[in-house]
Amino acid sequence: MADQKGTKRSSVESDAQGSKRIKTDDKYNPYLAHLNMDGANDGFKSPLDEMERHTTTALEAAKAEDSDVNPWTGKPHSENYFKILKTRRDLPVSKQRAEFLELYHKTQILVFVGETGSGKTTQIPQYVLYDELPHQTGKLIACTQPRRVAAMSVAQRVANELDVELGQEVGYSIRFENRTGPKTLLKYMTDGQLLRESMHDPNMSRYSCIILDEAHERTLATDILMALLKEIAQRRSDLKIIVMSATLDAQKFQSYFSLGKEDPPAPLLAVPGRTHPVEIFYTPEPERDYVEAAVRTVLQIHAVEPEGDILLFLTGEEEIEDACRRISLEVDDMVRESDAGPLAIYPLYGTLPPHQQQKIFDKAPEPFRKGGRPGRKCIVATNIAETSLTIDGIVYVVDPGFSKQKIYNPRSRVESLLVSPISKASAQQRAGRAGRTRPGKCFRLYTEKAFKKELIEQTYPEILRSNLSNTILELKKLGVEDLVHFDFMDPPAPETMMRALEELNYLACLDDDGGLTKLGSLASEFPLDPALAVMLISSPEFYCSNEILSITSLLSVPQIWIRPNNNRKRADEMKAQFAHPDGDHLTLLNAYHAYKGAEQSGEDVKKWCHEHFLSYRHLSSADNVRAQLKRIMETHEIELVSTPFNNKEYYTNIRRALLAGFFMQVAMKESSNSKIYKTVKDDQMVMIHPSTVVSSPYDWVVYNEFVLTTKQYIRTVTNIRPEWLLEIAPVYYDIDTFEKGEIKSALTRLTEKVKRRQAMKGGY
DNA sequence: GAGCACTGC
Repeated sequence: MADQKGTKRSSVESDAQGSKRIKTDDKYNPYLAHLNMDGANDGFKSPLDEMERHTTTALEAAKAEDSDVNPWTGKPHSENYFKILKTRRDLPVSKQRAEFLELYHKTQILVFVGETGSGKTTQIPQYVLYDELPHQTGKLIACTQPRRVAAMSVAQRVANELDVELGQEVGYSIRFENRTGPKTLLKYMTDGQLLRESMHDPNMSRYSCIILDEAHERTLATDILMALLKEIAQRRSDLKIIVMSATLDAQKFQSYFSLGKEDPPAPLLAVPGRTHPVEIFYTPEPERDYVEAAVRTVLQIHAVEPEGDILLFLTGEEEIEDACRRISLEVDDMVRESDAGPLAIYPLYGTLPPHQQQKIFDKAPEPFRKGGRPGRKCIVATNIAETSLTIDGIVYVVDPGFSKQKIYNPRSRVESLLVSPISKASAQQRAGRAGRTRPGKCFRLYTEKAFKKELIEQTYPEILRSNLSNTILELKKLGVEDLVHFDFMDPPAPETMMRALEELNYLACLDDDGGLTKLGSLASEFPLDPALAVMLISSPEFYCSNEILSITSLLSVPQIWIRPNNNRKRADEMKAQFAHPDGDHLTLLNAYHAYKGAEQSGEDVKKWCHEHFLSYRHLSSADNVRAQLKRIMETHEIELVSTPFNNKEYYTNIRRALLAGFFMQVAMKESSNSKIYKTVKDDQMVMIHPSTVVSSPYDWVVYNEFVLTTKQYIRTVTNIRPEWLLEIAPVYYDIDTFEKGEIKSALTRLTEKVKRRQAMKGGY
């Protein structure tokens, strides 16, 4: 029996002395090689066999690529392969392959800058593949992406380019889906996924090269990964790191990845993009009403500019729907009065169901009559069109200069969305959307002076705008002891860190010295916010872990309730069917149980959801989350139990269990005849969100989130009894820690009452 | 009596 491709099925590892030894993996036992053959070309000599790791030249690699037989599989290359190869060689990045390899051989950490259209995301990992020769070492190449769709689609593309089956030599790994296998050499994945993996493999020992793509987006996960990789690089000289980014921030990345303070910055390689020029226009004066100005601009473009589609950026659903209505009305007039061409208008935002999002890819409408004025489409979008979705054919971009951004106030511990001016980098990204297919124009609805003087260079990285309790827990799990000196590219505000540490301490995930507790370690295993994880872990003590598991899943997905503007009353009636008088958490659970019931009785669940004004998409995604969380619970032997449904404690137990995680999110009614509540300890005045089902006026409620809009609301609330607080979270509800006020007096009265009752019962 | 920028585990 032929040992397939010689050493290909074994792995070479460098040991401490640097000498090489051959290790045979059980899976690739040569005696079982026939099981792995799948039509491979026996006796085939791969051009890779003659190549030595970390010495590959562009010429050698190209030669291997040109071979009739696929060097990675031993199968003949398809016709299509050579067709794609030709287009790959035309990409801007291809001209710099030699330069890239030389630099790659010389350095451990490399910053790579490439504009859109340079081909970096698909090509660089393949250049690395031909140099790392992962089949020799058994170590993979990883390339991270901020978004799942990108990880999936790029992996598919690269699998095609390498003429292999997706999931074999090239695969991807995202939450809920791992399409990689024992043969996988190159793996695309989300940044969050790599971060999760690293929690069980702090040296990232499975990889020989890690490529962080789209690093300029500065997602929370990418920022943490950069800091971790910087540390790991010092322990593991065999690990190579490539940080890929758009141009603007290159220097910042270079100096961050310089190894010591005295060391030179990490080397940089820049590749031009392939886009068309975009002409920028500013308004001479600032605009007072940017929606109005945007609508006018779109109409103006439609009236006078040559053929080409329009993309307008606005901040949110309401604004977008409003603008679409206004444009549509005005265009009708234009068509009637001045013989304008047809204009198809599409709204685009994240919460739009996928089939409606798809519509933006429809062709622009045909002229009304042959030879008439051309038709075009106009897409009115949120930031989703800035990075996540690319629409070809856009020639005109209208940019009012605003977007909704998450901000975090550590003092009040509230995350909220605020309409804010965008950064210069965002403005450039938006303008670039006009030049994907041919030269375009971008109309900025602000002055050139405002662009130069008022816009910040970069949007603040997410790490500076978020609650970090989750992140801090992850870092503790990763063994980072000293968070103060942890080398963040942009260190978060000390107060944000303090708040996170404090919250984790109250949740008993960290002890008083900041050390990770057993509970904290367990909580970090769950892809959940710490409060949710602690609630879930504690739930067996309340005999309702099945139910809390469902509620946790439902709280981890977007709202399942659908309330169309033209059918609110009917939607509210349907929701009332699921309403539980004790609160919204229980109502969610009722809806979920009804959904599972419908599913089990063999109904058409999509139809059932539609009739009940429930989101099928979000309910089934809650089901997915539930399955994942359940697996984690089983792994760690957290019991799945329920109180019998006919037991009168069924709902009480659930309400009590909520407090095990959310005892810090409790509010008390200010006075008996009021709608105003006050949050415990923070003393913030809040109102219960009008979407609630609770009708009877409770004195004490637990809430899932704090929403800051026109007023301060608490959303998803459930009635609780204050005695439970003293019992379930005695440390937090130690009366001495409360400021003088109504809540303190209420708790004091309560404590005395409880003591009296215990004295009577206990008899001392 | 109101809303949900966008991602990710």
